[in-house]
Amino acid sequence: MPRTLLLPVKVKLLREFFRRERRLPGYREMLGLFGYRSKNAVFGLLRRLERAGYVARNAAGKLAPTGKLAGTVRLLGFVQAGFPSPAEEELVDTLSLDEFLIRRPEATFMLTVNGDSMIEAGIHPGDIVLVERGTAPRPNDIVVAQVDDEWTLKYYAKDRQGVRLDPANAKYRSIRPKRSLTIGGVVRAVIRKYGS
Amino acid sequence: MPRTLLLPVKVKLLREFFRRERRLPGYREMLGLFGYRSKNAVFGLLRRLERAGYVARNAAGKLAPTGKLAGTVRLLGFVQAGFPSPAEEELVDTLSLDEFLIRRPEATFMLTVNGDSMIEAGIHPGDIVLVERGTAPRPNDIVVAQVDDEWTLKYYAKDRQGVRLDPANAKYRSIRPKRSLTIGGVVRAVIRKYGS
DNA sequence: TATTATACTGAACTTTGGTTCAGTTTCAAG
DNA sequence: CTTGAAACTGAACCAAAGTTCAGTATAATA
Repeated sequence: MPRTLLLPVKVKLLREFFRRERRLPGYREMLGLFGYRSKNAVFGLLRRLERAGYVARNAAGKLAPTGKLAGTVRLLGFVQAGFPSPAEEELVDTLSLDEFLIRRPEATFMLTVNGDSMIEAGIHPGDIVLVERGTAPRPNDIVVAQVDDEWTLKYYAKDRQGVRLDPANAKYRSIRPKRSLTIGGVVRAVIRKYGS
Repeated sequence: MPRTLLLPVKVKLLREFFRRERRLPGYREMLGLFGYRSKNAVFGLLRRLERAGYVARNAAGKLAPTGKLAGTVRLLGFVQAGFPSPAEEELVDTLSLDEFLIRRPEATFMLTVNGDSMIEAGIHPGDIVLVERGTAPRPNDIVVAQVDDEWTLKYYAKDRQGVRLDPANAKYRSIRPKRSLTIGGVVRAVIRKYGS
């Protein structure tokens, strides 16, 4: 085996490239990126990356990065295990937050929360909720609902009398729709961003 | 101007393709995707997409999608404005959660929270925190810290006596490091995922 | 009505992608 | 030391990407 960069190092380089450019480098670019002088070396590397699950072919045989390569965040278990050292960082797989949090991209929206009606559920004003439209809410789901011309976040509940919307804040009361009830969507995730 | 698909419709098709394949379609694929018969039609479309900011060229002239195209979530203001109708959905720009939440991808990790020491700050057990390593914490930042061989989440504070770690839970007390203090990283975002 | 800008078709051409083949270097195992 | 597997170089080749040019169809504007 000729002295060469280890595969994890190459994966790291590819990850950085993909993050910068939002695409895989071409053959010519990989020659420079990995210090190869032959296109067949790139060809062989791609075969190894495919076996390792970093790139995959579609039905037509076209190569594309997988979530394992195109992801942004490193996965880690619980903190107790300690933080990974810089040396082993390249060995940790990555995950895309988009793919982790969103099932139906065409139906998912971001909203900024501006009330405190769900604060006891850990949803604060200024938080961002990912809302999925066109899905029937199930009991205990948090929904975006229009009541009396105002949109709010509430727990969705059902009992003998019908649909009930419950806040997660002792200051507010449960609501029962009189005439109409508009469900904007179901909250699939909450995001709070610190700083900037 | 010949009757043709509107640009937003084409953007939508491209978005769906990029989400599926994690790459832009090639010229041949775009011919089928948009119903063109000439490669030069694709060439012209790419010029228009570039002017509209959906794709961009790097220094070497290579085309790649921008965040506006490669994003996953639709942006929306406050709920009060109402939800967008299906017709106008294509006009709304998208955002990538990865790019929105992560500044330094190479130094950012995901951790699952398994204590309640920050529950009054809206960080519950089972939540996920995005931790950025290698950044000096500033007062009021939430940090992942190792105290007495145990890792926990705490507010980072400084006073006359030195560094202090404050919980956001009346059940626990502030901590002052005796010998050593290890800061694993600064919490940049909190994520809570519902269902599955 | 003529004019002009835009979006296309179709063809030609150069560059790069993608693959195959023959041979070379390096290391580890027998 | 020999053998063999793995990673490479270098060359050849076809398909696809990417660009350019000449010309056509459509719709808004003067």
